[in-house]
Amino acid sequence: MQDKRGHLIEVAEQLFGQYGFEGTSIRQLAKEAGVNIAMISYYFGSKEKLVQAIIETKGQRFQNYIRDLDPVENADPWRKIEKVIEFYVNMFSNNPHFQSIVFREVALAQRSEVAESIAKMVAGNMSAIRQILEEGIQAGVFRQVDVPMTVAMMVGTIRQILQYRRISDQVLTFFEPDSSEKVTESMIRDRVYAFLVDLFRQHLLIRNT
Amino acid sequence: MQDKRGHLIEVAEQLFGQYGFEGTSIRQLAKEAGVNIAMISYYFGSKEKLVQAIIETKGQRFQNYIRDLDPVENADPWRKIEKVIEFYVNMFSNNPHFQSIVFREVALAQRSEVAESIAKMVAGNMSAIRQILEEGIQAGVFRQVDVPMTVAMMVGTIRQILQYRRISDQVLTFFEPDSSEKVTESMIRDRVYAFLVDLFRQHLLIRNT
DNA sequence: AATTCAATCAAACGATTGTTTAGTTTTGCA
DNA sequence: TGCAAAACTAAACAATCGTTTGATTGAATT
Repeated sequence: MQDKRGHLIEVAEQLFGQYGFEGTSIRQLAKEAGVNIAMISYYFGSKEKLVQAIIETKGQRFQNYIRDLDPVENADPWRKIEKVIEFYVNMFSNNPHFQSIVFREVALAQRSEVAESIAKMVAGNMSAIRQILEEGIQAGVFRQVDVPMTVAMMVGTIRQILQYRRISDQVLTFFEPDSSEKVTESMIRDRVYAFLVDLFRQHLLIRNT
Repeated sequence: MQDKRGHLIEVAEQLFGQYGFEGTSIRQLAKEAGVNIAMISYYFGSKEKLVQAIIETKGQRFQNYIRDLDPVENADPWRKIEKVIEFYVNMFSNNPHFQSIVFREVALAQRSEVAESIAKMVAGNMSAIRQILEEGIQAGVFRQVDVPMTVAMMVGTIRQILQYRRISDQVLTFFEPDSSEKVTESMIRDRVYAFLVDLFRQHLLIRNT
């Protein structure tokens, strides 16, 4: 193994996401990653700074994406919104552990440096979406909606669906009460996307019929 | 102090909500509650069974409420929906610690008995809302929406707003970028309610203009 | 007054926590 | 080849973890 530090971040992301920060021990992590327990202190300084490293390393991936929508889909706010929804659905679906860590850290607000990194990351993405929305409003294509609430609605909906669907049969059958066939992740993903696009269309678009 | 068991549940709810299950020690809890550490095992058997007791004791409050909407606001689905939104906004706002515990337990899915209790509680409330929605659909007042997604959207939005607003200045200023005055809990509560009512109106109601 | 039983306590249980130490191995460069 | 720096290890560190023990208190019952 070459990149032991990177591998530790990878394994830690998975374990912290699955069992929580306090619920994961250094020894469990070291064993899972196949390294000596002293390596965590050696590479990161402390367990706390390891979370920090996860947030900062993995978080960068999501930082620049939304900004890149701007040149691609030029001057069509609605197309951009669709892309944003698609991006967030995929992001939450593909990085459940990372998302668990992020939102748990926000909720607990114990490790202040971590919370600071997250706040910066979130604020960046939020203001990008806000910009798209306000662009559409000023272009006369979108209604004058409550922008922060709209953003929170999108993220909150996706989180709620993807978090709950992993859980017990009772809630699972709630999603698919009649059909007995297995509900796959991609089915859920498509359904959330379709729902949100429909919701945003009615919430956002000015009807000119 | 008379009801030491009840008081322990009260304090444990606050601490588990604030610091998480693994992040709260028995000694910290005992100290905060002003009882001997042996009392937790004495009353509940174990730390794990204490969470179970919290969920079951506090959870009952929310079980029967929605069912009671039925006789009160008879035969007006939209009025019921407004009431449901109001109820959920208040519930999440007034019981942040309880909600933190519930959703963290769902996300971690470590303690299976706890998850089972929660699933039962959630399933009960969900099916009540589902019934209201389907009533409205069959009465021809509501559009034929994706019911589970709609419910998840409501809950997810409220959670997202109330959870994030407790956090750092950067996200707070996102909510109120221009005004410098303090954002109060009740302001947020009113704003989420107004947003959701507006959203549901467009999402749900069939326009007969 | 004697007995019973639940409530409460300080103290100790072994296990596990995150971190450090002191020593060894490996690596890359002169 | 020699040597310093980096990588890595087993072992120990003190602290804390959840739980149990055994003794003591208090109030109610016989």
